[in-house]
Amino acid sequence: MTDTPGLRERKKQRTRTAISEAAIALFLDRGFDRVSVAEIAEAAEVSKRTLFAYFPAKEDLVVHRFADHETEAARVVRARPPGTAPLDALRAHFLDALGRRDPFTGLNDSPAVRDLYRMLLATPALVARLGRFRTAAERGLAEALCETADASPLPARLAAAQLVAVHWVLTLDNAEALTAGQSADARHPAAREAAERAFALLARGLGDLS
Amino acid sequence: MTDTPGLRERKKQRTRTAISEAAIALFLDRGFDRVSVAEIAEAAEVSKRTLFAYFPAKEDLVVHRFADHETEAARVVRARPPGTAPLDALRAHFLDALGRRDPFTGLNDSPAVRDLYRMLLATPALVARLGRFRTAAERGLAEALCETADASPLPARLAAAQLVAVHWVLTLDNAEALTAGQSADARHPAAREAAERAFALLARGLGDLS
DNA sequence: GATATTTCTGCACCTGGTATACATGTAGTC
DNA sequence: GACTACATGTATACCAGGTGCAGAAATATC
Repeated sequence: MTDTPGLRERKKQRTRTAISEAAIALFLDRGFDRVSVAEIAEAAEVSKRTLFAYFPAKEDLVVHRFADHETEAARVVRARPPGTAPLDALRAHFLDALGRRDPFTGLNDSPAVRDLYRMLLATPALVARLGRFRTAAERGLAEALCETADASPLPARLAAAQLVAVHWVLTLDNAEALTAGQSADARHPAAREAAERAFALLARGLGDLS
Repeated sequence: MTDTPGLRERKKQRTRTAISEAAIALFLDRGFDRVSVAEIAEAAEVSKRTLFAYFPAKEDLVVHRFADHETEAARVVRARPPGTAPLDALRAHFLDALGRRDPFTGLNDSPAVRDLYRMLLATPALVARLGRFRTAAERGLAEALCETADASPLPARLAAAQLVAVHWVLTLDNAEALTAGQSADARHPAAREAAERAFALLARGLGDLS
């Protein structure tokens, strides 16, 4: 049962995290643009060529941590209890994530996460790279809506785009509040309130805007 | 009344378009990644340094054409007739743009535009760069909603994100149909229908999804 | 322990983008 | 029209991210 991954696989995993951690430490210390990949490779005791074997681009040294979340919305929709609307499942999941201080909600004030967000938001190249995850998340969510809700392709894509966009705004809003110095606990009520209003807006539409 | 822009200014404008056109011609011929900026500079009879004085990055040689549209949604909202809801103004504007075959709707099948879109969608670096315009458009629209509709900041940002996201999906959908070979005229009815449904969804919300 | 297969490395190389220092052309002034 | 002031363009060298390649080192398999 306990299939050991094998020495080779374990070593690969260790090298990977060693590279990533060396990179992030340097980035947090001096800023993304002021650290060269050559330095990172040296710090991780690895050749530059090897670094690029693990991470296809410099930006990925940071944003690979968000890779799991790119399929999260789709998973939540697929795994929702029968009889639950996708929107309700996503709202419940987001509120729960706020409670857990899930970094993906922006509401986590541990220094490591906070500083990482600060760097991320201050570095256009990283924001651009995150945009790709956003696109992938949209596509995945649209598929999930197509399959499990009885949505036809276009409405599914539209709904997915709206949902992901809103999630992004909420996360950014929290991250900005925390990078401005607020604590996660202090921010939590406002974050909940904002999320509730956002999902209500999604459910009822923009018809009230005048 | 006819204030001549001056020789200097005219020359600048000519160099600028010469560079951009040389670039796009080469890109369309061989693909974005297979053309180096050195080649473009040579083709435009300009030094590489000068090229970068006009366009800060290679991608901008293409996407600078979309720069105007980055403020379009905000302008539409600000210029709407009194008593009109922002959503209605934006819907009317989009439908009108479809009728005009505005390239920004994706519904323009002139070879130049079609090939440009094809290249754009096939080149991740360009899509990423367009993402910045999307972000800027969101921010601008949110401001406009804040000022002219009586929306508070967060709802305005949420609504703007949703609106821009939907616009993007509709445009992509049209562009994909056209790059697949359909003519703009043939696509037009479906494009209108899609837009109507999309704006209806925005207005009434996702509450129906189950 | 021998061998096949990954993985890692060093090196040369390409390309996007910038710094510097200098040449050229344009605009206004006398 | 010559003179100055300034904006613009050029050549060159340079840096950093990223790739191709050939071979060395480590791991897995027998």
